[in-house]
Amino acid sequence: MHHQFSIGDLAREFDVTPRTLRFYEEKGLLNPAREGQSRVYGASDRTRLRLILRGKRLGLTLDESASLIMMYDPASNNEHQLEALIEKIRESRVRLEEQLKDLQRMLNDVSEWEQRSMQELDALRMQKQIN
Amino acid sequence: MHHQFSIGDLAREFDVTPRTLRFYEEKGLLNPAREGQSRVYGASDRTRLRLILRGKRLGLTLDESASLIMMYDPASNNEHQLEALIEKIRESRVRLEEQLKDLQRMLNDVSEWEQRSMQELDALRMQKQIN
DNA sequence: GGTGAAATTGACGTTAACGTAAACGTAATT
DNA sequence: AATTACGTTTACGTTAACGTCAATTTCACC
Repeated sequence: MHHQFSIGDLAREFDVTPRTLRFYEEKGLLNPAREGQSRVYGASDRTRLRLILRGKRLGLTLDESASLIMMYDPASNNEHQLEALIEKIRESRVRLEEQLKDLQRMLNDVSEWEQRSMQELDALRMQKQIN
Repeated sequence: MHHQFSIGDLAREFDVTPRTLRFYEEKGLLNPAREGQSRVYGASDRTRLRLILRGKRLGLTLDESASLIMMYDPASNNEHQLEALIEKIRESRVRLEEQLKDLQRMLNDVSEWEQRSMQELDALRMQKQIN
């Protein structure tokens, strides 16, 4: 099976352009292997990309996504670093929970508008039938 | 009571700069009254601003927020417009629901990371006690 | 051995959403 | 009357996240 991907493969799968993937690499978010000149992406790159794009949809900047992704690595060992890490994670969680509330409020509003609009539409159609 | 606000009032309350409010006005998202030269914001401007900022936090562009805000007005009367409106609302809802899923996934991940990090930290501290 | 598809590296262009600085007006305070 | 605080317009600057060439290479295929 394919745990190897060309830049075009990945671009198509996630509906981004190759340029985007190269850009993410410049920023240190991805680092695919090379086969001659060409980039070769593995499963881990694919996972990272998925996380990046998820982050984007949630309004994170690439840098924010980057630092969140670092957390996957068990690279950081020392105590002080770990504490800082936990603090960052907590901040993220707080932000996300706030966002969740916003989202629920907005979904409420939107549902109300939808119903109201549909009722108005019904009313309009009724009138037409009467006339 | 105060259903009148200066630009500074509103800026402080929502933690944005006056420049931001003027910018939103340029884009047609707000249109405060004038008292001489100065802008005077009312309750409706305040509501709009709250919606705009909520939209921002959810990753909407200002233009998207703008078109969502238009939906508050019962200005659009005709049948065709209403249908288009409902369609837009549905799209928004779908997007928001997708986002909700993303958000829940991310909150899950983040919680897991947090726990893992704290366990590692505990482990480190245990070792220290032993040594 | 040409031809087309997909890759590469520069390098400059673009858009959204403000920031920032200049130059000025107004109103209250000292 | 001068300072301070807050407001105004105009206009150029900035950052993030890519888009868009251009010029070149690589490789499978006819």
